[in-house]
Amino acid sequence: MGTFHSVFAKILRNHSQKIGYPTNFTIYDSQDSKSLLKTIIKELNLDDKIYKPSLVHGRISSAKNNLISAAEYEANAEIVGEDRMSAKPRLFEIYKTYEKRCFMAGAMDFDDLLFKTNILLRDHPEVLHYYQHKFKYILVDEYQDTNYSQYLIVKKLAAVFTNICVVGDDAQSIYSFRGANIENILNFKNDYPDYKIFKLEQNYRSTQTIVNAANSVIEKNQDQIQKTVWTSNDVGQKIKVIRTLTDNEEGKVVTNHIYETKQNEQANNLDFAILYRTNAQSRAFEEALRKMNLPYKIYGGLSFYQRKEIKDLLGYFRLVANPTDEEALKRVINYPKRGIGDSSIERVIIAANHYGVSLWDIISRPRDYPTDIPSGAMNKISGFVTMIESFRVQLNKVDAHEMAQAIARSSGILKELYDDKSPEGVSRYENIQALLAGIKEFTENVGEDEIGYLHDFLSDVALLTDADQEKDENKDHITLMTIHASKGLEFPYVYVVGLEENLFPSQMALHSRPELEEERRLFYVALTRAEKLATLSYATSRYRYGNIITSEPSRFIEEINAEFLDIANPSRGAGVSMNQFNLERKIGRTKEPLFTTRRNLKKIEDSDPTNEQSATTEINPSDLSDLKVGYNVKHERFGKGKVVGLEGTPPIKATVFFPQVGNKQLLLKFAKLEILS
DNA sequence: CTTGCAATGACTGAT
DNA sequence: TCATTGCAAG
Repeated sequence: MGTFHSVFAKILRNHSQKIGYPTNFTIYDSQDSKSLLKTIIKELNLDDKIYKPSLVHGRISSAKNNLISAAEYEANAEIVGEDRMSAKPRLFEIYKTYEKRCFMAGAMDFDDLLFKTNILLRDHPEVLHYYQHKFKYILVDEYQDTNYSQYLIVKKLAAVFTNICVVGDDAQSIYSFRGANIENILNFKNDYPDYKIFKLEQNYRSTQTIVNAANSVIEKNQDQIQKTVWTSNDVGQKIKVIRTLTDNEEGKVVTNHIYETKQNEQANNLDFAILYRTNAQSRAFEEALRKMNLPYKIYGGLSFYQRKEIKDLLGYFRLVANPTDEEALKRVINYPKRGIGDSSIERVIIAANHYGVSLWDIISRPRDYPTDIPSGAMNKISGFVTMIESFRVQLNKVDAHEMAQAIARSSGILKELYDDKSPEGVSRYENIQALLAGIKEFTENVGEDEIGYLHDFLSDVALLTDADQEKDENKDHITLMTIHASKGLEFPYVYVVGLEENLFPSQMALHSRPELEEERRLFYVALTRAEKLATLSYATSRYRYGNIITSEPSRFIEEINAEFLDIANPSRGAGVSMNQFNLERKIGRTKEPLFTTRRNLKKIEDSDPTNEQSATTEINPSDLSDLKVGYNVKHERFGKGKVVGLEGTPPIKATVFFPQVGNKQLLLKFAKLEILS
């Protein structure tokens, strides 16, 4: 039992040589992947403003999730055409180089764990045969969140016995951004014609109010499989809606509300969850909870294993276990500082590319691979190599904890952090100690007469999350997490916070119906986490990038059938009779009818305090109001371009194609476009 | 090669 | 706001 990634990482380790990888292959996390892509983009002399590493990564990731190799990517006219249209014609080169470099480094990224599993099962029938008979029965949970790559693995493994059961709910599909494909549920019928379907329409978790409210929201989606979810539970309380002026106030009000509910209902902290759209929202709630002395735990966010100091030490571990690991080498070769700077590392990379070997080969065998690295730097480098090699001698002799301590000490990391007496430095030092303690525990927990080696510990540390290393599980705390992380969980009292346009739904999702519908499903997931009481909150202004921005309530609040809502409003009092279009008025937010404000595109930020009211209306009406699709325009930064799309009447936003940079969405209010013809 | 300061840009989401 | 990058000086 495990996630796809962890199960197949283990299987890949058993057979890695068959596909040309070392047993000790490294798993690159997203940070590693992006960092490598950044280096490659620089090497190819491409502009990382156009070839943004995260964008490139997303593109490669979705290719892999659809089992498109770099060679197939290059040969695929449609894909290459798309890249050319978006002014990124050399993406396939980046993909090819990236694939090669990962292979040279003995590293797989997250997507490779599935991609290479498919290759292993495709090219090695004996391996496939073995696992087909090892796993006679297969159960896949949250099937709506599987992607094509995962789908194919399951299909292959189940091909002999066809003992397969999948559980999924299309209304809870919230991972399409990582390639999840709802089609997999539909394909199931074709792949296994003898299938039996069991509809689970009774909800045993939530009150009638919550179930019906959630239904009233999800029915706004066009893409859905029709079903009637119902419950025989109590009607329960109405869903509370809280409005506050600022994000900090939101934290306080929600915390107070939790405090009171705890008193009134004799509830535990564990009965409460605060759910938000983005990790960055946790801060206001942390502060408020700490002031009220309410224990809480934040899941996700910068997890333990993603912190810099932890990644640094793990970088040493990785390098010792697998010296060809390029990202690990780059991370630690000059940390702590030992006088090996960027230019020296660059020379190493150039030499490695020139000889077609790993970075480690260059620095560990300078005689075989002469370089132009100055002798001073080379001396420092060989000192580093000697240190790593001395660790490697020990690798299979002593256990993980002994090894880890030796590395932490001799590398200088421990001293470096110990000397830093700032609060952050102290906390980093403690984190390192916590990691070492965790490794100690690991070595003590392997079976008798066995030794837990460092590479055993390392083998799937990249796949660990906070939830895995849960130690104080029995402690009574309030739970803070993103909605994504909350899927599958349940709490008596749930607070869904930050229900504001541009935040939830995210501004990234406003441009297309499928994306907006995924946000709506996310909201559906959030609501249905609640057993007894769901509370929604939003703030009319919040800090973003250090500026205060104004925000308006999320459309999702209105989409709940008004009979299920209890809108806390000091001025008007809660009313049942008002229909949902009156919500804005009920809340007392605006004098204007809803639909006209909705049509005005939201300003992304409005930092000019003198100008708050007029900002939405003062669209330069004179020259740009008659802008039409097809016009040639000029932008001060992007140069000449052609208008390919417009939104609003009069136009507020334009999509403009610039030959240099591709399509850009511009707010006319800011863009200062000049009409050429 | 490192350091310090100014400028810049990022906040979806997670294996 | 916070972390990273670019640039000039030491």
